[in-house]
Amino acid sequence: MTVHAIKASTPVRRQPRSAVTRRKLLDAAEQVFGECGFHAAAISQITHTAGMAQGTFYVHFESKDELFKELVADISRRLRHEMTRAAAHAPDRLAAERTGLAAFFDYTQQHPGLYRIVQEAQFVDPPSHRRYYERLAEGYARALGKAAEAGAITPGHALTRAWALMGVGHFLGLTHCQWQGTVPDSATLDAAMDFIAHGLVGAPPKKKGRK
Amino acid sequence: MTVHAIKASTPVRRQPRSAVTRRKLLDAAEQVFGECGFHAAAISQITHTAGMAQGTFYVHFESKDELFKELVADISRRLRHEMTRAAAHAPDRLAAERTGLAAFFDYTQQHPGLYRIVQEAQFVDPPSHRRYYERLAEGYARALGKAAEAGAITPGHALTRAWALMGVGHFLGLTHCQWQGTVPDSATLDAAMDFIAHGLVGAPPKKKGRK
Amino acid sequence: MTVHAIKASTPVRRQPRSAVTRRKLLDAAEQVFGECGFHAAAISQITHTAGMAQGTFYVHFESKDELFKELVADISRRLRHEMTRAAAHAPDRLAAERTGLAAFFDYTQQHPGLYRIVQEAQFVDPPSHRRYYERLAEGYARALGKAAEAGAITPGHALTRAWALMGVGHFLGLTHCQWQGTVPDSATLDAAMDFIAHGLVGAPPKKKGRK
Amino acid sequence: MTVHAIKASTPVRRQPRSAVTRRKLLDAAEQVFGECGFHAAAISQITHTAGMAQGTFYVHFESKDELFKELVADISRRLRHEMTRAAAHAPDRLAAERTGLAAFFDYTQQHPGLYRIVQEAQFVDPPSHRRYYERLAEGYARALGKAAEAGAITPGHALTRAWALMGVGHFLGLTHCQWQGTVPDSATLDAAMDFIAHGLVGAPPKKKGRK
DNA sequence: TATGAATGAGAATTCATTCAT
DNA sequence: AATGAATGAATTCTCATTCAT
Repeated sequence: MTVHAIKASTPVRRQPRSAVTRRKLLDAAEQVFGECGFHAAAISQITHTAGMAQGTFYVHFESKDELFKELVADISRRLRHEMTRAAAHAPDRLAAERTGLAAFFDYTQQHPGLYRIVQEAQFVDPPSHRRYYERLAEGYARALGKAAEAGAITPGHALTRAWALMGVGHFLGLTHCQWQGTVPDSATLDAAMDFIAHGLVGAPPKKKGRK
Repeated sequence: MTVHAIKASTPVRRQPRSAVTRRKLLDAAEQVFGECGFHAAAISQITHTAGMAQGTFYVHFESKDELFKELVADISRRLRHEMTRAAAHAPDRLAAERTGLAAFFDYTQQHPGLYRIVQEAQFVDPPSHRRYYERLAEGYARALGKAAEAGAITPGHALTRAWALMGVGHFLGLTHCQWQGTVPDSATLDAAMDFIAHGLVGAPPKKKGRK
Repeated sequence: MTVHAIKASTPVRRQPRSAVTRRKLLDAAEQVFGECGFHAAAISQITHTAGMAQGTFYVHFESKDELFKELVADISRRLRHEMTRAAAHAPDRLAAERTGLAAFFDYTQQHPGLYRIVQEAQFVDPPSHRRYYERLAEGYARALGKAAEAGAITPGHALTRAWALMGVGHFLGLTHCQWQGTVPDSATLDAAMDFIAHGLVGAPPKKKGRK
Repeated sequence: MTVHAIKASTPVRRQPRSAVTRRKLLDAAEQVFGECGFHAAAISQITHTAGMAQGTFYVHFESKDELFKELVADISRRLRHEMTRAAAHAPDRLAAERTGLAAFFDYTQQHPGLYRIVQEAQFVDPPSHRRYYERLAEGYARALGKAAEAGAITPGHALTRAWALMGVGHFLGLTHCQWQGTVPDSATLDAAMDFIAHGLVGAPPKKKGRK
């Protein structure tokens, strides 16, 4: 066997050095922004957490703002992946909704920092914030559309429903995960699901042709 | 015939001068915080807008944070008043919901700054933010409880429903009023009300005894 | 005598406090810029020299650049005043030239920092530099024009001559005051004046009508 | 028939590779320093312009200052060569002066960056700046001395005259080439030459024995 | 109460230079 | 020789807050 073979079989540093450092910074930022918030977090704190000199930061990111922006995109990707995975094997739409909601709460509960970062994006970089939610909403709307077609749920304006669903999840997450630090108990989850399924009234209007 | 006598006999300015200045600062803060956000807003900008010297600020408020806190409380009071007034004469709960929602959208639309301030409170002074929403939720829950008792809506966990409702309103406000700068059109409002009334499925489960 | 009388006779602080601080900063800047040059000079050094805190600087000047700009204008005013005063009582134009030149050398010699500042303005704020020299040139040209009219000197393009004269002074100042640290000796001054008076050739062209 | 043999028989690249890279850096520096000035120019900008990595710079130059110093020497050499060449075939001293002046203006006009670099040397590396001008002055003084001996011009302190001449050229170059971006027109050149030839007065003093 | 000058503790950012590969 | 990531010192500028008048 030759030297080449050895090299080939040794996957040392498939990642370029630069990418490693970048990742370290992103992770440190996640932690520090999550704990202190964007404004209170200092670059020096982030680089310190990442275990490198301050100047190194600017080798990899243009500015504090750019870092934040990339971080939000990163988190967005991860959360959607998580929720999709969780809802993948649900038997029907409603069950999927419940699982997805639970997954969202788990995530929020386990990564309060990330949640905070996304919320703060509203003020630090509104486009990031918007993009984050619009992506999420698109996914929801798609799933709702399919479910309606399949007759699993009543027909209705998919996008509005998507936003409404996200609103329900958002505030439940806020009050429970953020304020009380606990995942909503199953009674609350039941109540929420009941609201999602049947609304305040339940019975659909008498006449068939609903808008 | 002293100076005091003259002053005493002149009931002009029932407000102490102090209160006037304070109000001016609160108004200026509303404007500046609303436009620039908490961190970007400088005290000097606020006092300038209020037409006074920087130092005067600290005669009336302890700190930038305290000002912000008071401002949130102020806004909270005003918004609840507005929504209560709007929903006062609705014939039934659902109509009230619709009117309240519309009032919220109008308000959000007309005072984007105030909306922003409330959102930012999440990071600047979480207790203010929480208090703001909890007050709102209490009002909702109370109304929902009464409506359920009266048989106007199905029974259900009032507080969870309240948060869910607020969530629906919140995200619709965000996407329409904040992002698009317009009040949701009536089709959207219909769709939202439909969701609120009947959920995704509509028909309540067969068995009577729902939790 | 009343309190008013006392006040009137006590000219305490005719200058507003602000103006005093500003002046201190200008003086400190003159010294520090002169010694270290614009780039090497730190604001902290200037405020330290002026005996105040760093932040105070920004109460009075918008930026390091603005300070520099104002300083150049200040120096410009002072130098012109000095040269005018020096040349005021000269019997004729040539004598005035000699006196003015000598005054310029003295000034340069005594304020090497100021000279340096003006030169550096070329790079820090070109408009300031240009303004400085154009003002000087205008004064020269005016005087030359008058002298020509009076027949004290031959007629000629006043502005070009003005620049030429300034060039002579400039380089003599550079080589002697800046490089050798001494005012040009009288032999050199004689030689320079001879050049200024008669040029390299001396005899004017035969034909009367020179341009 | 080895690789070495091929290389040996190929006299391409008489320049060591090192010299080529060095030249590239010098050229890039000329451009970048000329455009941005010494302080605003970053090494990274220079290496980028030269098409190489930042680290490579320090293989060839000790520091930013050293590079600048070498650049000034380089420019000095080139300018003197240019002026000498231009003045070489002039019939007499005055004509040579005029041609030299015109050549200087052309050069300044065509290489405003180089002119700027030389001027800035005053602050970045005074010795370079001094050397640059002293070399120029020596050349001038030598020519003037010869001309005086030959009776082409009146006798006079050659070095002082040299500086005076350079001063005239310098300011005319500044006002026209730098500020207006044009070579002085021929009327201005005539006026300048008139001043150089006859000064302000023209008639030499009565008594023969001038210094 | 009102003023506005003064303060000084940061913060982000830049960049010449070093160094392991 | 060439590379480009890493370094960290240094600097300008901001701004909430204090204080003498």
